[in-house]
Amino acid sequence: MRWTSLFSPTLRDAPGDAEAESHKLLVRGGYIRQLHSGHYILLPLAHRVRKKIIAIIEEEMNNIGGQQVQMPTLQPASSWQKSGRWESMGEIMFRLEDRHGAEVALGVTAEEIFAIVGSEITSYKQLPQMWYQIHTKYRDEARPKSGLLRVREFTMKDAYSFDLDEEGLDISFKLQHEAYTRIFNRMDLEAIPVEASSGNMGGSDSVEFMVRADSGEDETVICTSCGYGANIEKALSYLEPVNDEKGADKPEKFATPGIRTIADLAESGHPASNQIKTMVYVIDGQITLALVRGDHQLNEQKLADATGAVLLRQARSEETLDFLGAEPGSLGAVGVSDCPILVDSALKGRSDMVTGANENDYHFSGVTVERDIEVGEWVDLREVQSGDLCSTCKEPLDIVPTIESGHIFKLGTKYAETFGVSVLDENGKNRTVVMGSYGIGVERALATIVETHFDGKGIIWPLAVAPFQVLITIVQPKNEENVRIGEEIYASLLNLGVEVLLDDRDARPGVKFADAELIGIPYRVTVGPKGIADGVVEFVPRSSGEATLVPIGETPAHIAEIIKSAK
RNA sequence: CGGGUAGUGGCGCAGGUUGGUAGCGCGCCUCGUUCGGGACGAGGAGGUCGUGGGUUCAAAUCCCGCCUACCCGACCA
Repeated sequence: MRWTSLFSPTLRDAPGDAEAESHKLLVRGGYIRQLHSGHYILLPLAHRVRKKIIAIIEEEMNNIGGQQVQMPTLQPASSWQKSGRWESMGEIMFRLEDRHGAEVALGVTAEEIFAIVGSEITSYKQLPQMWYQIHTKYRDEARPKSGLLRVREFTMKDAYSFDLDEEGLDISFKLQHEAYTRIFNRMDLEAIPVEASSGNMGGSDSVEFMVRADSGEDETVICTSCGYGANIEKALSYLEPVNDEKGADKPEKFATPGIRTIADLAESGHPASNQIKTMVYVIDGQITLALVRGDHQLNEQKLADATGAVLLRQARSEETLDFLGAEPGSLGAVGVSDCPILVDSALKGRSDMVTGANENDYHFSGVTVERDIEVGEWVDLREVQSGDLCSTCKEPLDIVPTIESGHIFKLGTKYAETFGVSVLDENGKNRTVVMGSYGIGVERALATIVETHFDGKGIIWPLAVAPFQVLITIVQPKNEENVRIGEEIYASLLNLGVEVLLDDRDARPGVKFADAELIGIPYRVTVGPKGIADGVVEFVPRSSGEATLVPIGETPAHIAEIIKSAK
């Protein structure tokens, strides 16, 4: 490819509203342009990177027995209604009507559709099956942001496994896990596999592949000592045991005029760790109390997971007043029996605690949790705080921002049951198939690579995904000899199968060097009069910026060798 | 969805309070001089000032509505 025929409009300044590095650099480098919020045009350079990423994913999927298919993007409401996700997907789903008034949706994910086809599997002899597609997904995100990192239309590799039983699923899951590790390695992304919440996907287990980046939106808890890692929506930490006084025989009401916060109550002599924080939620229409220790934070995803909630929100102040008879700041669960009460495990065995009395300006002291509160269920609701100790090795935990680059789920039989995916086993018995689903966002991976591979001058692509492997810069485009040598090396490299871009523009060297560094091609060959006088060209890896001199005649073979050995 | 900011040529911005010829840098085109780290000179092209309405002799500027985008939060597979 010659730069003079490449459309790559580079910019000196990033758009004023871009924040994320990948967003700035991809726009500046002429890789992407925004059409509207959450929808991006991929220009030729980005399209080449996207194809490289897809090729890597396809190879690794095929290696573990994946069969590529293609599902429709426009899907009937009926399939989503059957699984209940027509409702639970909420506003994330783009919905429309066809000319007959039939409701359809743009594909958000495809468990339902794959399960529908999966129902044609009839015998255990056909199992296991692993199917995948690389296709466009549509999600009406509340807030698209950060360039390609969070968009409303993107390419996803989604794979689905079908197995006879849990053991089979474990194997499929492990194969995918290993394939993901290889995929991210090949893209030079340090993806940490962590325990994750399954959200509304359902199923037993899920693992997210997280890449550390400042622009990451997910908080991941990691232990640098023992390697523990979990999404904060799932993470656990060690909790120092507490020895409480036995306290009073029954809760004692006392006046706390004007005191509405944990902190205020703590000032008046009741440490936050001896308080019970009562939070009121409306979960699928049901008022529910969630209790955590006063100095702990509740994680809403944990609450959602514990309750299987589809719609979860904090109760409005008037709902709380109506139901408990007091306003936030004076709430408690003592004596409450007409709603579910979920209690964080950290409150187990605690006594002599303080909590709201459901009467404005009054609290109870001497509360023994198990005696005085009708605990519906003990669950983990507490959010890990920075500095908490690892429950495995007791070393301090870190909480780091990460980008979710992949997510794999053990779905179990949730979709298989609904859609009747079952086979006859060797005894002629009907068995529901066990499914898994596995996703990677392609453009997010692209942006994530940029987030982790850049310097002050621009992008530094890993060789495996770079739009071109080599860039030849002709320093003096008006010098015949300079052009001739550049062209010769270009032609030879093409012959050797190297992906090479020839900067044949009639521009000053400074401009060409700056653009070369901005777009981030891994290797540059600088062909200019200085070197030619000595019979050499300069070979410059983008990552180090350090030039080595290579005799002109040996250049193509030299480069081809470096690229071959770098693979 | 709540809070905030902003829409002026391809990109970055000024102008707006005090209404009166729409400006600057970069980029783009032509010519010349340059040519190993974003050159210089001369001459050019390119703008319904997001949009609809209102006030006014006159609106980029003042008033009202709407749209769009971004940032923070909520939310999110």
